[in-house]
Amino acid sequence: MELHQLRYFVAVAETGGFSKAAKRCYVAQPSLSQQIIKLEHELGQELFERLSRKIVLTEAGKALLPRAKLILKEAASIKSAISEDVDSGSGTLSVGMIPTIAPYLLPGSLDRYHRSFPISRIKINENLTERLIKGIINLDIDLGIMSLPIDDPLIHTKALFDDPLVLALSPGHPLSKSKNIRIEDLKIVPFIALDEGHCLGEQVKSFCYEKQINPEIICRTWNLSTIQQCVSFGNGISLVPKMLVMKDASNSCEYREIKGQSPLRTVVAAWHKDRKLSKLATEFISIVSEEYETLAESKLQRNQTSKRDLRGQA
Amino acid sequence: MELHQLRYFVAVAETGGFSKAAKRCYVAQPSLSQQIIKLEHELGQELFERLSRKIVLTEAGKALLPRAKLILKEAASIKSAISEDVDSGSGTLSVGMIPTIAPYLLPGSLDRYHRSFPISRIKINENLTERLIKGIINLDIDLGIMSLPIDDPLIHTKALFDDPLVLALSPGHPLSKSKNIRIEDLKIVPFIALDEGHCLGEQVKSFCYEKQINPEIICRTWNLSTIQQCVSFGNGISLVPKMLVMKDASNSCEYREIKGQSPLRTVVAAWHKDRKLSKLATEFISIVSEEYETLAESKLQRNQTSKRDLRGQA
DNA sequence: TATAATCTATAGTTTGTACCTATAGTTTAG
DNA sequence: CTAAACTATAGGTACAAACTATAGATTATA
Repeated sequence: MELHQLRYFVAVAETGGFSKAAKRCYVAQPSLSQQIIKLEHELGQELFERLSRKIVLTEAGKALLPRAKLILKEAASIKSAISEDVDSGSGTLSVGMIPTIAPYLLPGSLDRYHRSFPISRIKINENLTERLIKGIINLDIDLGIMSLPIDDPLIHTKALFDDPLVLALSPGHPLSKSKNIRIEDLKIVPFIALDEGHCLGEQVKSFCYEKQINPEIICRTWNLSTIQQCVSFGNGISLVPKMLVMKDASNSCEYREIKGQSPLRTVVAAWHKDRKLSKLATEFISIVSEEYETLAESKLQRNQTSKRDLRGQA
Repeated sequence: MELHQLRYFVAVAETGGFSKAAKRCYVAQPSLSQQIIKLEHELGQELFERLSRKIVLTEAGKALLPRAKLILKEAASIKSAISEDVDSGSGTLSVGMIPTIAPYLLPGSLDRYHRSFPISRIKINENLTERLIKGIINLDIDLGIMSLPIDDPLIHTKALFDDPLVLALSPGHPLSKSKNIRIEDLKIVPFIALDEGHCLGEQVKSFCYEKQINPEIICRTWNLSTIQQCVSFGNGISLVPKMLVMKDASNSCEYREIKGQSPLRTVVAAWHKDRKLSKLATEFISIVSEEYETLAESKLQRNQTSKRDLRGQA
């Protein structure tokens, strides 16, 4: 059975004649007749009673008509339906994100995403870079949000933004009094570091190595929020991503940029080199970038507000 | 778009490869590849991401898959579904019946019919022979139940049974005393006749003409039950079909067969000569015949019962 | 009543396209 | 580094759906 046979059948049923149906289908009448006969043979049923001048559906024909129409309608609507599905983004997106980004960008990004694509489903996989790369390669993850360096030849990346690393200190820390903090100042103070399983820990380590700093590491943790708390209690200083600062409304730490050669981590989108990014994936990339921008701006506003507050109190 | 393209698409999606899909579909791999490409062109969308060793559905492919499966399922079930529909008789049967048969056979026949084909719909058209024939010719009526003669060359008929015409008299009528009533006895008594618009009226008239009887017609009506009432009040006698007698439980009239050359009307099924009777139509014909038989038997039993009753009273 | 018009079915031919084989070009596995 | 596995391309074949022409039958019209 083929669709054109069903098309011919419906045309005959609706026009009440083989010749008229043939005209409607833009084929010669004998062609159409043969296809109908073929269909009848396949179904083992006569579909029409051929009376003189008039064609009447048999019982089998009557039974076929609505089904044939249904199938043809389904088939006809497929193209537009697919386009709609693709445009409306009703698909599923599988995203991987490293733990030193997710807490700061994921909540806002998910919110934006669901507003833009309410029909879509999104699957989040928060994991270390190494695991994300494996996931991308074996096709479990469509899109990774992580930070450079990524040197796997199977992975394509696109830089989204540079996130500076800033110094975190407790409000009463000696260094907080100096106007300009330089790299050399880090040499002497106790340091709280992220575990090197995290790429961020690795990045900080290599940054220090480059600058020939060898800080005394008094604490090594798996969690940035743990670092933040340790710092706030005056146990030491650390380098944390600026996106953490943006999200931190507590003021329990002071954050200072390092003059001159501020360390950066480059946040990228990563995907399998052979795969084309889906529309959803592309949109999610934009959303993450926007979310970072928004965070930066809102932090700026908060700072200005708190300065006004201080003036008011003075 | 054609069904085999959808079949190939589903096969690739389910097997995860063109080669495997080709094996499953019993075609060579290049053939299948080409059909997929053709489908992709028609839909204006890539359906698969061709990665090395692995085939992944694109968004468009994901959107197509359930729809394609639906269509294929529908198509695959068509043949059996039609057979089931035809066998179960879910169609519609349009029946025409003349007014001198319908009151006696229709109720019971409808009851049997609905028990046999509960899904089916039946349309009844009670009308004079002339109108029924027109209906059959212009295909409004599938099957007519009427009585001979029918001489239209477009109509085929099949005799179902012969229904005798019996004499109806009031219980106290003089003729009711004679053991054997002969045709000649009708010459002298007042007669109540059906209008000649009814074929039955026509048949009685021509019967009388044949036998060279010219009864005095004191009443001409359109309705057999009117005749029956007139007779029961002693206004005259009439010839009525035996099926009326079978249905009449009132005993308000006496019915007597005429010795010798009892008039008959032949009840037939009638249909368009070029049409094949549907299963439903064939079944309905059987049902009408059965109904007539059943009526005859039940009348017989009623008679025996009433004789017993009479004996009991005596 | 004869003729023209209309319809479907059949016969024979042409064309299109789905199919095949062979093979190139990749990628993965051993 | 070779062998195996996979998909895409090229070129040829074959089947099937299309066409034209016409027969056969019915209906409408002169």
